[in-house]
Amino acid sequence: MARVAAQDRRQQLIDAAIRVAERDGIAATTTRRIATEAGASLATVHYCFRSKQQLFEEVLRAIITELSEAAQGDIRPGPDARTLLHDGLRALWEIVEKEPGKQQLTYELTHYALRQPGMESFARWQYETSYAACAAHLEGIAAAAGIAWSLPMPVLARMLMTVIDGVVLGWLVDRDSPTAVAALDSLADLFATLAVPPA
Amino acid sequence: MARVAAQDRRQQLIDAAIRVAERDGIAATTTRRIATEAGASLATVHYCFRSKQQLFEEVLRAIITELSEAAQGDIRPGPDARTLLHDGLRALWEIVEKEPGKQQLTYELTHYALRQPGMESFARWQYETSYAACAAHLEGIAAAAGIAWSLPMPVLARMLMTVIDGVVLGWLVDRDSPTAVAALDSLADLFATLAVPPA
DNA sequence: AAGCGTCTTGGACAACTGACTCAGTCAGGG
DNA sequence: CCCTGACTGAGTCAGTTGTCCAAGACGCTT
Repeated sequence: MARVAAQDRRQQLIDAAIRVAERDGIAATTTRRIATEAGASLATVHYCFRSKQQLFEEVLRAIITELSEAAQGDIRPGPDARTLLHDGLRALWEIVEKEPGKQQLTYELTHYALRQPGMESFARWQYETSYAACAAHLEGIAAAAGIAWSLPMPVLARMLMTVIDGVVLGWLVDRDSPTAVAALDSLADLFATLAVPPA
Repeated sequence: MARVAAQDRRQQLIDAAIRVAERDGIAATTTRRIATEAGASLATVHYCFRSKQQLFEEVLRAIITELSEAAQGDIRPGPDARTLLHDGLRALWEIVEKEPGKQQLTYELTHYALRQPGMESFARWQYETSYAACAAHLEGIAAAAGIAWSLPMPVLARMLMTVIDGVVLGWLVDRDSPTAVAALDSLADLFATLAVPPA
């Protein structure tokens, strides 16, 4: 094992943990597997992190940060809110279909965090971050299309997140892309009816 | 321990397993805890079930069956599709808020089944059952309100399930009932616009 | 009442995996 | 050349699972 700064080794272990969790699920993400995946010894894991809990917290942080960055789709000026909504969701959908393991992992992490005493805040943070991203996206659309939304932003953001979560979850189970995309498109259509002329 | 027919004892163990899983999560649902919860000995578990896997399969079957039965809300004749949709979702929401543990468990079970080799079919079955229940409900509404739906039923059913899943999942994380209900109501409103006069 | 299946149990076993510890080794910068 | 930080082998200890057993308890039939 090459000698590496502890900070770098930590990052390697976090990356390895994410790979294992994506592939095998969080339940199967043990310190041993993480160590093997990273090509390090088990003891190294405990040298770099005080506990598995701490490692997992870093993993969660990394994934949530990565996700919220990936969701920062640029909004190209478009004809109307409906088109912008469709484009945004389609772009998101491409990412989802490309990395099903990562999506599955985010849900698993949510439930894991909800169950783990002292980690509930991570689940909440995950969703707050997501809602914020949805809100930003919707405000970007309003600005680009010159419209206003006919519902309060917190409710709107939750509705959008709801739609995304629901469609992704359903698709993860049966992988029925045509129906999932059809549902997504129709929901986007419905959503677009909430766009109104600015006050 | 009172003497009980093996068949009844099996049911008791399944019920106990569900209680433990609701309370502590599936990951923490061990054979020993199940036995304790049921007030039976560990040996009884293995007397009644060939393996933990078999017990879990029965648990899944029981929960999915129970859920689909709970979803069979009766549709009272109402003025319009919008009202019927709202009533149905509100009724569902009452159940959700009353038994958050059960909801959390269903999601965990989905992901558990998706990860467990040879149990993916349970996850698919779970969602097929749910979609069927959604479709039945929507058709009931159409009949009761004398309307038709402007989208194919498979897509519609998935959209409804999407909305339910998404709202419940979001609520499980932050328990923000007002916003969740607001989102649910608005989504029901949107959904209602898909009701059209019959052909 | 005796007999005989059907349940029930405590206790044990081996095999495994989990997180975590620690004394000690090694490499490279000063 | 030595010291600090990186690394590790070899453990500890606890938990879970599947399996088995010998023994006992219960209730139904004859």
